[in-house]
Amino acid sequence: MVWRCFMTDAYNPQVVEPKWQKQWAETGLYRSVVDPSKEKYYALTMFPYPSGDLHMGHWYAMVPSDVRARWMRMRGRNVLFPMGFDAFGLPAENAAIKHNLHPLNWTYANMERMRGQLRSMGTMFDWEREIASCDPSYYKWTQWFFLKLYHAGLAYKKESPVDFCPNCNTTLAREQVWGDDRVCERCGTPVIKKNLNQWFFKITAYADELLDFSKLEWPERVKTLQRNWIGRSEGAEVVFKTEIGGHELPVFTTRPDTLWGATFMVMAPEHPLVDELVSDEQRAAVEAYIAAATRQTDIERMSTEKEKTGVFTGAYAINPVNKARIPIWIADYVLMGYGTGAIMAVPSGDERDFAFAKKYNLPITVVIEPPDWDGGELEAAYTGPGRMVNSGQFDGTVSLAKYSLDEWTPEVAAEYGLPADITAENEGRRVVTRWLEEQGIGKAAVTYRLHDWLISRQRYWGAPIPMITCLECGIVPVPAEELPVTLPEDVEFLPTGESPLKFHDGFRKTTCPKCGAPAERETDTMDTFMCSSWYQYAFMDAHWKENDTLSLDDMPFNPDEGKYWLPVDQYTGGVEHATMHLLYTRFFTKAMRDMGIVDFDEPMVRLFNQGIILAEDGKRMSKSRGNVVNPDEFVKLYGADTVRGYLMFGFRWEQGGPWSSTGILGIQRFLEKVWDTVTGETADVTGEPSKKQWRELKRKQHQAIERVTRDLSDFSFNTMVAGLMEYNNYLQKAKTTALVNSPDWTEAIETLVLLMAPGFPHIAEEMWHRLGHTESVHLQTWPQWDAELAKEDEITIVVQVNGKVRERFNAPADVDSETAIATAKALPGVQKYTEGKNIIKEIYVPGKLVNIVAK
RNA sequence: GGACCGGUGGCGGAAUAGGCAGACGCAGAGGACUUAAAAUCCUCUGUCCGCGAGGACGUGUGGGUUCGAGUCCCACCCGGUCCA
Repeated sequence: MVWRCFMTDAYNPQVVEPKWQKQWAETGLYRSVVDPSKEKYYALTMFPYPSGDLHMGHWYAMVPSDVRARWMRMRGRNVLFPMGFDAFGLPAENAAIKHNLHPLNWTYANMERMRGQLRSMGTMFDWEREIASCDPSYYKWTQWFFLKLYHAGLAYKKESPVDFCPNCNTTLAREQVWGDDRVCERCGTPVIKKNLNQWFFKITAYADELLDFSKLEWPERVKTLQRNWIGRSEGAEVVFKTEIGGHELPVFTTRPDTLWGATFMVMAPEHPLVDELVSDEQRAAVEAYIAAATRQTDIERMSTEKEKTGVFTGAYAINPVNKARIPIWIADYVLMGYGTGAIMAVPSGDERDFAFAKKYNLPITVVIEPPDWDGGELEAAYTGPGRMVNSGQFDGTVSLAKYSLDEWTPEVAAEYGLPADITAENEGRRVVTRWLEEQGIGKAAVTYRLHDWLISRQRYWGAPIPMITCLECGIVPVPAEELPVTLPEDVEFLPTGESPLKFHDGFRKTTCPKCGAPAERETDTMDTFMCSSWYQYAFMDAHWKENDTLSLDDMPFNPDEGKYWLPVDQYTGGVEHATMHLLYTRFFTKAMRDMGIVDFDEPMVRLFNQGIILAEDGKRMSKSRGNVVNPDEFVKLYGADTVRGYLMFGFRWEQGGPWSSTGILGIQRFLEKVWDTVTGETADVTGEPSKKQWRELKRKQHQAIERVTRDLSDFSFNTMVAGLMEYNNYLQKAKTTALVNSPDWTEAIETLVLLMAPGFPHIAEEMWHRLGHTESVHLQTWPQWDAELAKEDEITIVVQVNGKVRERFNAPADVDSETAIATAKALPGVQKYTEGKNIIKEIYVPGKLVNIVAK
């Protein structure tokens, strides 16, 4: 290894890579400038949190995105591929507390370090457009968006029980609470419920539109995740009244057809009417029950394993459809934060209600006839479709229950022995809903699982919420002209994690913008997902109105750039953001559209999710496991192109997989061989290549172009590299023949370099120049393939007898069916198996195989 | 419990639209070069039987459709993700 360094013509990435990175930066090769004569392409990869070091996961996410961006550029598109930092957030503050460092210094030092690492990857980021969300010139716009949403009626403050992480000392959005045990997304601590006065964004106003994915080319998986998250359910709202006092108890049900089976009601323990409704005899029991229930978490209360408990209030309600007098119970499995905090219980049609009714001996009335029902008592709740019974004038009506009309195929109908011709006109749920509306006791209603987005965070390192509370005027927005509301730097961090803003008089104390009286600033900051909801717009111009005074009528990004580049054509990132960032940024764009800021509906047209790169042991990389693979180390050893190559070659991009420190050696060898093909000595061969050799050279060259192009357009980076390897393996052999004397040899070699350019930008650039070119390889046009030249002249046809391969023969590519079959049948290996048998079928698959079926 | 995704050699992974399973690599074995080693190059490398030609088996398991199934259908097992 050592002696090779003295040879000037050896492949030496440690020299080549920094050289070109410097040159590219100096010549502004990757500056993206608006050019109306060219078709634009906005490629974006999720910007990183500046945690300190660029890890392998960042490389894995960014390299293939860069390869695609480079490829699009060679195909003639004007490409924008920017980079920045999602720079607000908790780790900075935690580091500050731990090491007595200011989050600002910690963050900026990390960004400096990561900027260098990002450059070492050889990506084509346009650094002139770099943004950092913690910079006042950025977050003044984040605050401006808050004001815009507030003035549009999409931001409101409300006191409600919210999820709170006691470790991070802050509230969390519903989306940031993970898993069965409801833990904090960041630190894994179980969250608790707290009643707090908090800011929300009305994302639910766009719930229905967010369910419309028709303008998106996104993975099915992400769309399904968002669909489930939004959780639209159709049904009816029905108003029950209490027997005494006539209090209205609205309930939501997806099964209005089962109303006649509602034999009791259940209210959440926190329901405001409980105190009034409860009878004197039951009061003691109810109060004891409520006290016990409030000590439990939501997850304990909702758990399906846990036995349902409840207590009778002593009060009754009237079922509006049949005037039945039904008892009102309190049970902890009904949550106040969900729907109306009260439900109608139909034990015959709901498993939980059934268990509850059995336990407390409440009546069970069958209202949907199960298949083969003998009219007796049910063993379990029946939740399937069937005919309505015990339901007055609706008896005999078919309810599809969980099935939609689309799902109700004749096969499904037959399975239940029910008619197939069920329509919106005669289906139980719909018929009953219409009747409820006519009677004025209910109406069609839709509910969503999606909650409004809680954005208040009780932490320092975030964009301050630009709001002021005045004793006289109440909540008053900071005027846009006064933005940004700057984070004070002279703060002291408390070991408790409590926000120092709360104790910073200079920040907190202000005057009311309306009346001038002394007032207080909001000391909460915004969820960092707020910063990332609009960052794709910030890249239009990183210095947009940097020093200007803002007004509410401003454009939040440079409109000349935006008109050209927006929206994002190709977005890439991890699927873990499906129900957070990706939902929020869609909401932002729709709100921006309705404010007249943009004229499109979706922020990112296409999305691709890469997988996760695991440690060598197949487990997730983590510091505590000590299995972290550091990309810098491998860049130092083999160069960035080799690391890029292995990340492309070793895995299916959407799947990811375990890193291999020996696997990467294959890429190192490959690059050395390519280097030899292109820059090495050619063999001393005389004479002209044969026609056949020449034809093969052309064929391999055009097949390589076709394959690499197809794989790049399919995001199939691993097979793209395999294709390059195959082409290079062929060229290595061809290099020992007279082909090197042909003028077409140079073209074949240059094609290899051009095909290498997106994936291996440094080595390709160096080889391109060594071939005598002076312009960058990255400014060249992507090669085209000629289908005629790529075509095989002769093909191998496989011959099967009864589906087993017995022979094979070569034939011209355009051989006709009769000839192929006749040739096949004459082969000795075929005759051996067909002799004395009747040939009952002969199949020829053009260009592939012949199958003789003999008995 | 439901929904979705996945299960292919010792390993990572290939396999348009149902047509030669294992491309391309890693690791391993043997050989060439070398005083020697490394590097490089060449050959072999799914399993089993056979000296061999060759044959049988083989894509999580069991069925099915088909001339033909890794690919389509049904049931099940395992792993992952999301929702309860």
